[in-house]
Amino acid sequence: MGKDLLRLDGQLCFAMYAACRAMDALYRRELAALGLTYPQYLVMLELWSRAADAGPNGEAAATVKQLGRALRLDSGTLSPLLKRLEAAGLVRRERDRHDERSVRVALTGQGHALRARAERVPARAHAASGLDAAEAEHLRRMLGRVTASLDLAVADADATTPAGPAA
Amino acid sequence: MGKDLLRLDGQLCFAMYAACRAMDALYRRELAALGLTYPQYLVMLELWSRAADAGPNGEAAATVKQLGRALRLDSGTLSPLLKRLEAAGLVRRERDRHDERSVRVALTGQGHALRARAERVPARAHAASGLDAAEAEHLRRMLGRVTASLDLAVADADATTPAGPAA
DNA sequence: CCCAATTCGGTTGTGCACAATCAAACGGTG
DNA sequence: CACCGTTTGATTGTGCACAACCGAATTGGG
Repeated sequence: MGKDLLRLDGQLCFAMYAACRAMDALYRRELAALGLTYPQYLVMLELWSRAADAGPNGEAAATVKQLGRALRLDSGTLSPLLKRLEAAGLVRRERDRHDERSVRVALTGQGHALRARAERVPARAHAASGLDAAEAEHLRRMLGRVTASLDLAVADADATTPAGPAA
Repeated sequence: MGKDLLRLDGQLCFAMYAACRAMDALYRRELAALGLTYPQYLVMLELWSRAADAGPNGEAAATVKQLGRALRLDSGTLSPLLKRLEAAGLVRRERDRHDERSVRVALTGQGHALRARAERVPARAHAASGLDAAEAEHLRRMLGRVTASLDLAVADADATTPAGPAA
């Protein structure tokens, strides 16, 4: 009894975990030519989106805080990642003049230029997934629901036990 | 043009990535009481399954290679992880007598005992996901299909370009 | 028997990811 | 103006995850 409850292959969490690593392996291949890791690619994606929104003359800059909210990553992860992107010449980082605590991240010319080569990546990834457009969208929505639900559960637990009693 | 193609929020890969991290955050909470990280929990899950299959007298041992296949992890990840589990007193590691290259990993008494407390974790995680049983199973199957498809795509690419030309 | 290739586990180096902690800067209050 | 609490980014420490490489042991061919 309980023999099947703890079975590895039947668990949703393991299916998600394995899918994530398979996806990471694929993107590792696709992004190697661009010199980007997957989280770096996500940061560039967000900056390219902002540049498109800002129009041809816009600045396409974001604070580390804003990037963290969009990507759901904290500064401890983003700070070294952004330094590597800066070292690669893809972004500039400079303190905000009006608020010296904030660091504004902006695309360089090279960063803008890389976008053209990155355009093809989503299509190749989509093809590798083996899903049609409707299935992919369905899966995306399901994952979005699960993420929201899990975030809520963790937030509730945090509210109940601010620092770690584990009854 | 192309403005939406690279949009962060519309990408399946990002939905998966975010869902994985949300799941990890939840399990971090649930497993903290057991003194396990999520990948460590997966290893224990596999060993508990093998113990159940082996019956009351079985040895419930697996080589690092076998664990790697079940969890889709390589030895470079598993070796230090298993050392930490050994340091925690949950597993023993010893060379196979017949093949000195292999290391066999077996549960200790403490490792077996932990199972009772771990039984509750999947139910709590399932509740937090906000899905009913049918939805969870559906999602699990979809992720399995995607994983298989992605694995195939990466393997094909490996076969075509054994070591990294990026044309 | 000896050599070459293969199969193992381990080690090293890079890069996320997060918790905990810190210092700087800002904002409001007295 | 001086003080306090908050916000923000950085730093530190732990733990995955994988690629690349290493050395030992096994296996197969000559």
